[in-house]
Formats: sequence, structure tokens, C-alpha cells
Amino acid sequence: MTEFAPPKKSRRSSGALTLRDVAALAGVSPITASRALNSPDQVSAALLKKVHAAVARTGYVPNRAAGALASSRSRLIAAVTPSTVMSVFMGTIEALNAALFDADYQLMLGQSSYSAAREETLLEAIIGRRPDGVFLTGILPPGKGRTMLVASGIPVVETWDLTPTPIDMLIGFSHEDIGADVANFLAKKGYKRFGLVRAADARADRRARAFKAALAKRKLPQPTEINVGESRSIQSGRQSLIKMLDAAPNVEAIFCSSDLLAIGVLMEAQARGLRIPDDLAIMGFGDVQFAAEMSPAISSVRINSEEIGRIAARYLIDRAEGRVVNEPIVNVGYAIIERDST
Amino acid sequence: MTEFAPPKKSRRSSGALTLRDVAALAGVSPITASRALNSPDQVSAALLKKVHAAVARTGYVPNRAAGALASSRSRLIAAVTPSTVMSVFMGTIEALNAALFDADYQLMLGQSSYSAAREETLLEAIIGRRPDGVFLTGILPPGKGRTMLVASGIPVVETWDLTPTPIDMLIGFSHEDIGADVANFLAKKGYKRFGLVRAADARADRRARAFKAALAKRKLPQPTEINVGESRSIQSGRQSLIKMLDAAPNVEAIFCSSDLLAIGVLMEAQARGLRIPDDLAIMGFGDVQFAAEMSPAISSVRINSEEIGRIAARYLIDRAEGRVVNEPIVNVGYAIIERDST
DNA sequence: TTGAAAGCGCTAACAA
DNA sequence: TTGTTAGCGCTTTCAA
Repeated sequence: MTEFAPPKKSRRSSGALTLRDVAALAGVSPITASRALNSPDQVSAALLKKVHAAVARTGYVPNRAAGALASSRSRLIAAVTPSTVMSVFMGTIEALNAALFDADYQLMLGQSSYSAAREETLLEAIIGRRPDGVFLTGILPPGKGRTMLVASGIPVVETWDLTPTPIDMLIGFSHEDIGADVANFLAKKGYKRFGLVRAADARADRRARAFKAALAKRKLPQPTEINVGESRSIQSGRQSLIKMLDAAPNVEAIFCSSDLLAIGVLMEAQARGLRIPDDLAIMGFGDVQFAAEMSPAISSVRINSEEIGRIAARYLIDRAEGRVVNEPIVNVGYAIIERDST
Repeated sequence: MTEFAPPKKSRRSSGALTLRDVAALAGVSPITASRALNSPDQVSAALLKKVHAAVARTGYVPNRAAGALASSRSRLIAAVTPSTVMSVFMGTIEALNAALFDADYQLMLGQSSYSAAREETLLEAIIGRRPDGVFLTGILPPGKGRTMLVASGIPVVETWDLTPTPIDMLIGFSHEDIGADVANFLAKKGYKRFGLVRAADARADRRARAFKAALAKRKLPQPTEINVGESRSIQSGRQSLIKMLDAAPNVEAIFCSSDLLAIGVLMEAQARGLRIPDDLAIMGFGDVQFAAEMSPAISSVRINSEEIGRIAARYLIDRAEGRVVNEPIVNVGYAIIERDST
């Protein structure tokens, strides 16, 4: 038995290569190997080269769970999104993920659910990973989940909405302003009888309320409202128009809470031979790619969802690295995009 | 100074509550507290109650990074997906995530890119987290990334394709069979002049090749092919039809590599007054929700993308918990859904 | 610039 | 059933 026998792994070891092995191979101490990988400017060129050679030879990949434990920095960001396959939120998540990746952070994904209990479980699972930041789609209402998150001290960004009482940082826009602006926009075009086709979510609710208030202010009649519940499909848009025409045959302009619903309304209108926008005007929300690609192209409210993701990434990274975020509340605004359907 | 002074945290401590604190509060040893939380049946009812009370009182959330390090089990699954916002892959990821959540696993998301270097960086970042499993959208070609993944020993599922040489587990279907089946399906309907509108990806490529081979076998003329590159929008579908009609004015049936392209082709055809399917038949791929909701409804190839996610979750969890997966290669198949466009 | 010692918060292994 | 001890693989702290 020589002194050069391969290191005996203890019974508990996972058997994988460790920094200690690489350091031994390079003839340096583990801490020097660590520095060579994490802060190379603190290590002399000669040792740096030796360590890199050892890493290349062995294919060593540092264990970040160990690093996270020792340094209290996980380089992990958790995002919570609603579970809607084709939702407008995907653009945000992709932009967020791309920016995080460039800064060597990882994204953990959690799907929020409508059950409060599951939501708490999700938040607890997230906090258990000790992420350096949490991205929330929407704002988190008071409750046990919010309390836990606040208590954890983890930096949080809430998004897609505005509130005077955010947990921490906030990147969004005003749904009230949108509702009012759309009402005024349509009223100025001369429409007088309005319809609302909307999903059952809190943000759509606030847009709807502001829409109605703006009409009232103009002494215009209140809109006929069709609530499609949780569903957000083209199909439910079609059915909504059927119901709408039943309840209000002479409706002139419909504001939909998503582009998908707007497309459904458009298709049903076309199937019935209604001319768009002469017989019926349609306004969507979200401005997803194919709203513009329909014919006639659908007018919509554009949200810069990628920008929300990019700013969120920057803020979360800044906070993770101890920097102060000067403008923790950002209103990214929106734009009414007028196309052929209004 | 009494013996009951609050525990002094060392300078290195993150300051957060630890299992040790909870154990002290409950009057038990840390390992008993650990067992109370992880394997409650090994602990007496009396101590269990005490520990739970202490947890509830303090709001303690275990640090899973520490747990992962000690147990070599991260309860983390990494998924690699292409970065296409509205892709058909989202259904798979959502199903995967939902199933993992129910089993108390977390999902880490990585976006694959077209650059091999970035792909390696991504894989290295993933391996660094020591996930208990890796989900890959598609199959990983030979290269450094694949070598690293194999060397890591982490269970892997490749998906959405079939190959005789998977890294480990495989859940997919045959793109060759689809190409041939679609060709035969359309040929049997009497179409004779074909078109192919397709994105530049390997799987679409194999469907296209099989499509052509099947036509050749039937002594039918080869299709006119329009390659849209990376783009997958409705807009590029529309433009493809313009080019197609330019190159082959009397094309009768077009097979598109995605439903989005098919919708574009459909819209452009309608704009030109072509009757569907009399003047032109259209077949999509993916069978996303709105293919069925267009009018005319678009025929497509249905893939059960949720099932892929569910099976992948089950397999990965089985392997993470030391169980053997008996059928590591699964062909989930597909179905040609005939609607109004063919 | 380099290293030794100690410890991050948890669990495996062993013993009582 | 409960506890003691000794790590998991890394980084912080302090000293040379």
C-alpha cells in the first residue's frame, strides 16, 4: 500500500468527486481550489492553472448545495405562476429565466393553485430551499402564506399589478387605469352599447369595475357582462358572444379580459356574418402575438411582459448581492393598440 | 445571566431558526426533531406533539439545502425546455410540475438554447445542483453536454422522440411514423399535390423525410417544401402559403410542422378566397387547443403532452427513491385527428 | 497569496 | 424509541 492510493471515501460519502479530490490532484489546499473557481483573482496564475487542469481532467462540477449551505447564498430564485398553459405570463417567465441564467442564477418554478392550503404548501416548499429571491405573478393577499414569506426575509417581487401595500418590490401597472382608458377610448369612437366578456380573476375584476365607472361618468349605459369563470379558451369566447347577443342583441363594442376570449368572440361574430368593426367592435387584453395576426387584427391592450421579467431579474439579483434597489416600485404602464377590430 | 438566555448565534450563522432551536424548545435532541418531521412513525406520540408545537410556535421551515447535503437527496428535478413561449411543450411541463409537487419534489427550469456552449453551461449549472433527476425536452445528441450528464449518474428522461440510444429513460413517439401516416392519410383522401410548411428543427425534419418517402412509395410527386427557419408564428405560416402558391400554384394539401403555422396558412388561404378543404387541405401538428377552435377546425396530429409529463414525473420519482423502472422506454403514440380542414 | 480550523444545518450510522 | 457522534462538501474566519 503506497501513499498514492486513491482516497478512501467514507461510508457516508455520495461517492462523487469533491473539491478536496480536485485540490489534492492539483497539489493545493481545498480552499485554494475553491478560490480558483470562485474568485480567481485571489490566486496566483501558477496555482490557478493547476486547479483548472485538475478540474478539466476530472470533470469536476462543484456541489452548489454545499456552497449554498456554507455561504448562505443559494443562487436560486423561485417563481410562482398561475397554471395556465398559454398564458400571457410565459413571456415574463422566459425573460426572467434568461436574465437569471446570464447572471448564474437558477429558476425554480412553482404553480400557484386556487386552494389556499396548497398555496401555503408551495410557499413553504419554496422557503425551504432558501432562495435568494421570490418572483410572484400577481400580488399576494394577506394570509398565512404572505406572513411566512415576510418572516423569511427573502427579497420578493410582486408583479402584474399595483398596490399601495406590496410585500417588498413591485413591478406592474394599473388595471383601474386600463379599464377606464379602454372605456374612454371606445366611447370616443362613438360606441354607446357595451359588453364585457371576462374571466373570474381579481385583476379582470378591477378592470371591469373601472370600465363601468368610466362609462357611468360619461352617462353611458352600463355594459352587459358575461363571466366565463376560470376558463380562458377561444371556445368560451365564442359561447360568451352567443350569450351576449341573447342578452343584448344590439351590443356595439365588447371588451374582453384576454386576447383568447377576444378571438373567440371574433370567430363567433364572423360565423354569424357580423362585420367587424362595423356591426361589432372587439378589444382584447394582453396583446399576445396572434391577436395582431388575426384578420381582422384585434385591438388590444399591450403589456410589456418581457420587461416585467427583466426588471424583476435585475432587482432580485441586486438584492441578492446586497445592493439597494432605489426604485422598488415600478409602473411599466401599458398601451392601447388600435387595430382593425375597433 | 441565566441558563435560559437565548442561544447565541455564531458569527457565521444565517441568523435563521434551525432544527437545533426547535429541538431545544421542544426539549428533545435535534435528531428526534428531525425524525418527527421526516419519519413521524419512529417517534412517540408525546414527543411528536411537542416538536410540532415548537414548529408551529416558531414558524420553523427546515433548510432543504442542508438536508440535501446530509442525505444526498435533493428532492429537486431539473427540466430543460426550448424557449418558445407558446409551445406545445408547456402542457408537459405543467403536468410534470404538478405531479412533482404532489410528491414533494421541486422543479428547476432551464431554457435550452441553440448554442452548444450555452447548452453545456446550462447542463453544468443543473448538475451542480445535484438534482435527483433531469427531464429533457427532446433527445440530447452526443457531445460534451451528454457526456457530462451521463458521468453525473443522475437519472434522465428524454422525451418527445424515440431513439435506439437514449441516455437512460425515454418517453416519446415516432416522428417517422407520423410523417408516413400523414402522407398516407392525405393520399387516401385523394390529394395528389402536396406541400410542406415546416420549421427548422430536427424532429420536423424527420417527419418531413418520412412524409416524402411515403409519397415516393406511392409514386406520388414530391412535395413543395417551405422552411420557415426558427420562426413558428402565424405570420410565417401566412407568408409560407404565399411562397408556396408562387412555387406550386396548384398545391392541394399542406402538412405543417406546427398548428401555429397551420393557422397562418389557413388565414392566408381564407384571405385569398380559397375554400378549405376543397381548394386546399391543411394538416397541423401538436393539436393545441385552438386548432380545434378555428373555423374551419384544423386537422392535426395529437400528442398527449400531459401524459408525457406525468409518466416522466413518475419515472423520475421512482428512480430517485431507489425503485427500478421496468419499462424505461415508452412509446406514447399519437393520433391523426380529422377535422374540417382535410 | 496561501492555508488551518471551524462550522453552515441537517441526517446517517451506531449505540444505548 | 431516543440520543451521540460524525460527517455531507463547501466557504468563512483568522492566521501566517
